[in-house]
Amino acid sequence: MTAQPVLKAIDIPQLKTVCSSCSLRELCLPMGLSENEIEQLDQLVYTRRRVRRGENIYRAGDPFASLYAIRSGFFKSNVILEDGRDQVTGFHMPGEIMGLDGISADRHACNATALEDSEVCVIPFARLEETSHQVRSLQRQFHKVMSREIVRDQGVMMLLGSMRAEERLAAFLLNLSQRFVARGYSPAEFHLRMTREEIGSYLGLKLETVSRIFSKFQEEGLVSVQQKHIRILHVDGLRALLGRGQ
Amino acid sequence: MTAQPVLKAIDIPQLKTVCSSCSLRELCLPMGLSENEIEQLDQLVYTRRRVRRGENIYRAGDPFASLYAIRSGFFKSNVILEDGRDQVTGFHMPGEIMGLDGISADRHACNATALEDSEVCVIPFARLEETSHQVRSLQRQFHKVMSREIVRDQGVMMLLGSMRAEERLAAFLLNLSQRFVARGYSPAEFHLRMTREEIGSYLGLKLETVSRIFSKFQEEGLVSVQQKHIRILHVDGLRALLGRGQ
DNA sequence: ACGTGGGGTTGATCTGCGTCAATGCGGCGC
DNA sequence: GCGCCGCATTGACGCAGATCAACCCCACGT
Repeated sequence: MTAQPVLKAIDIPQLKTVCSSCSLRELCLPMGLSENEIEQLDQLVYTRRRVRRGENIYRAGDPFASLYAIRSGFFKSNVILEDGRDQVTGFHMPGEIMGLDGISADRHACNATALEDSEVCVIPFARLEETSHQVRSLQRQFHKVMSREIVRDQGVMMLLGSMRAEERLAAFLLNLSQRFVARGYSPAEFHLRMTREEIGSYLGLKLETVSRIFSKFQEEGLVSVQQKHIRILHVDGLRALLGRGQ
Repeated sequence: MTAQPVLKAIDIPQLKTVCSSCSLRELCLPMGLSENEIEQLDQLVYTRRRVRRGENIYRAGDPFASLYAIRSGFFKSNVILEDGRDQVTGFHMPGEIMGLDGISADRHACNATALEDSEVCVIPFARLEETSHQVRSLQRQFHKVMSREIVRDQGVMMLLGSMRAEERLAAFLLNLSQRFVARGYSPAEFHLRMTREEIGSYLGLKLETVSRIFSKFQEEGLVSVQQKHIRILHVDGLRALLGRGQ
């Protein structure tokens, strides 16, 4: 098992954040809030943390106190199983909220590991509940964020429960592409921040299978793959792979 | 595709409900609330609906208006895929809340189908948000309910992503057993409300595989299976099957 | 420039589960 | 009481993806 450095709060510079001037406000918690209301959010989301590649924002079992909105960078959620394997349960990009799993038992249920140097906004949960008690639209938005997480997870369950390997990888690429687009990046060309093994863990496949299918997609002219650099050449071809669920 | 009768609101008798006298209040939304606070819940959860086996409380695409707490009976969440297959995403028993997936897009994302004649309490969501805006502990409890759903889904993702067929079925039986215990039923002996095909769909297996593994478990003396009647004979044996995830 | 190591690719083989097919069983309607 | 139908069981066979193993490539440190 590789060393898993713990985040040292002391080492991390505390930076001033403001949602009202954040370029991600249309994706993140402020979505749909008025200027006024966003300013109330600014009152509670007042710190930002840098996290370096390989570090965890929180780990399974840690007491739960805050949610984290990704400001820049890329994360995986994962659990270390008894046998030492690292089971990946999700990938997260800027504008997404991590830590929702911790609310139920006041402890985090998984780790949140940075896949590249990143920055997160710290959202103290008690204060979020307090503020959303006052700001109705924030309450509503927060509920939507949680519900979206539930829907997303159920989508993954369906993927794992009913798709074959090729379909899973196609769905994965299309999903990443969509999320990049929503953030103003190219839908067709991006860098994978995770290894083949992490993709495989997330998709319920072995790394060799992931690699083989990338090669197959490449042969078929659907994508161009060079290590972690991906270019989607034929979106509709990938989409066509879904639909017909064996 | 089998006929899927739609719930006719008119046909369903509207019964008076009260959380304060409900035997499930320690599992359901009222958990952790004071007598006073539960009485406020009573104000909003005022109707109950009977649903007969095979009927849906809601279907994917239906506009979202209410959550549903199961008062008695048994449900599955499911999605009908384009090719007509019925993909099961969850099983639900008394005290559990259904419909959380609908919040994110104001439309339900799946069907909720009764696997036996059942009763649910209707929780109008707008009023729940309103009341939880006033009753702090209700807000907190509701957030916990949503978070628990997220954690549960991630558990299923891990099951689907990393376990072999036997492990999945063992985990499934142990999970059912636990949930029955929490409701005061026997941990060891219960009736499955769902078919082998529905179990298989949920666990990402084919019905024949489910059946074979039931037989294998029986040969090994772990459980006794007679059609839908299950008796767990050797809990630790089932538990031992987990742990060592290939 | 060179060596090292972690990730990635590719091939050969194995196997768990899916697929197809036949048979059994039990509950329900007539 | 009888026959039907949906569900469950069991067997034979095939294949997708896992496993094992060799090799490659590139980034990085010295």
